[in-house]
Amino acid sequence: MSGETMKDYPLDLAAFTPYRLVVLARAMSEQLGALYESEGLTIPEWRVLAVVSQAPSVAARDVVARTPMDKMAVSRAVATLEEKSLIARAPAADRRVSSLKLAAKGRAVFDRVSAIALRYEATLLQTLGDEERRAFLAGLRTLELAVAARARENAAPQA
Amino acid sequence: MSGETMKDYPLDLAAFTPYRLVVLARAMSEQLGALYESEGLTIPEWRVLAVVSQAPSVAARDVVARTPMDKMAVSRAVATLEEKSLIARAPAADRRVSSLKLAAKGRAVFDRVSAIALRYEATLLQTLGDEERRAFLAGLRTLELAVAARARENAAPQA
DNA sequence: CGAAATTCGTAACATGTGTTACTAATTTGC
DNA sequence: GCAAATTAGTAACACATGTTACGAATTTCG
Repeated sequence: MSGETMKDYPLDLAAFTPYRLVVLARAMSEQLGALYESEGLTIPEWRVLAVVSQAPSVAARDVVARTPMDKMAVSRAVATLEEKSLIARAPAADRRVSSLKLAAKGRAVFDRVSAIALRYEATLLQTLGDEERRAFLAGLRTLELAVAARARENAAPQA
Repeated sequence: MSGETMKDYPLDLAAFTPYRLVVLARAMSEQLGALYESEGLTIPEWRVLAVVSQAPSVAARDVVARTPMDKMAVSRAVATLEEKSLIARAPAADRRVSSLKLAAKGRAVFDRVSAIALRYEATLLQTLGDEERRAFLAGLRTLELAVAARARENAAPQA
């Protein structure tokens, strides 16, 4: 509401923040995707590995909860990861679910890929100065919360 | 490189910046998409309108250049926009291309939608303080440049 | 000038992604 | 404790998206 950076004109796509974020995020995904490919991983597979790596045993539904993927995407990624012997499925107490564990091979692949991914992130963030980086990440957090709040609002009405 | 915000651990998806950006951008797109829908527009159509609205006449190839869409996506969006009489195609000097113009109806729709879109952007950005917003946008710009530079590097080698 | 190379847009195909519906298992509540 | 409702996962389908190949037009250069 300061009216200074808040122009209200015809709309220039290149200056439209949501659009800029989509373009930036897509470009990063592509660059990272190229890196995963060298390890034979797709992006959904990589995401599943990341979640599974964080606990001794997780269910597919946990992956759905912690990831912007739907049931089906997770189901497919889990299936291919099992074929590649990167993860293993074991029966769980609740027999509707399988408990997913990282196989030794999966651990190795994940360690390599996550090293690459973290290096990529670090390289980009280093182009921001220390203070600039702090401010950017703080703003990012604020936006995440604002968007999430709005999503809840829209979902709530008919509950 | 300050070693303080730059942890180098197992990798927590929720703290991985490229991942956060993808999730945020996707959420924004969905929320905006819901708004476009009320005007009967898809996201690609909206993007084409935005570019076409910025000059008296543009070619489809200009839309490709200014947008993260490939030829085919643009071609399809232009076709449906023409069906809906939101834009008009006219023969151009170079007869391989059509010159695209906003129809009166298209102008009206675009004005309504862009007002909504700008209001959405403003609402989100207002959750950042003035200074925080400035810093965030500056960081965003820096990252855009860093990613673009890296993309050029990767493309260059075999040129 | 005229043949070869390039560019624009689209069509035809392949691939991927989301949606709906179903099965099996479990939990809830009478 | 058993019928009804809920949950996990998958299969089958529909739809969107990317890829490759082409036809028409234009530009380049011998």
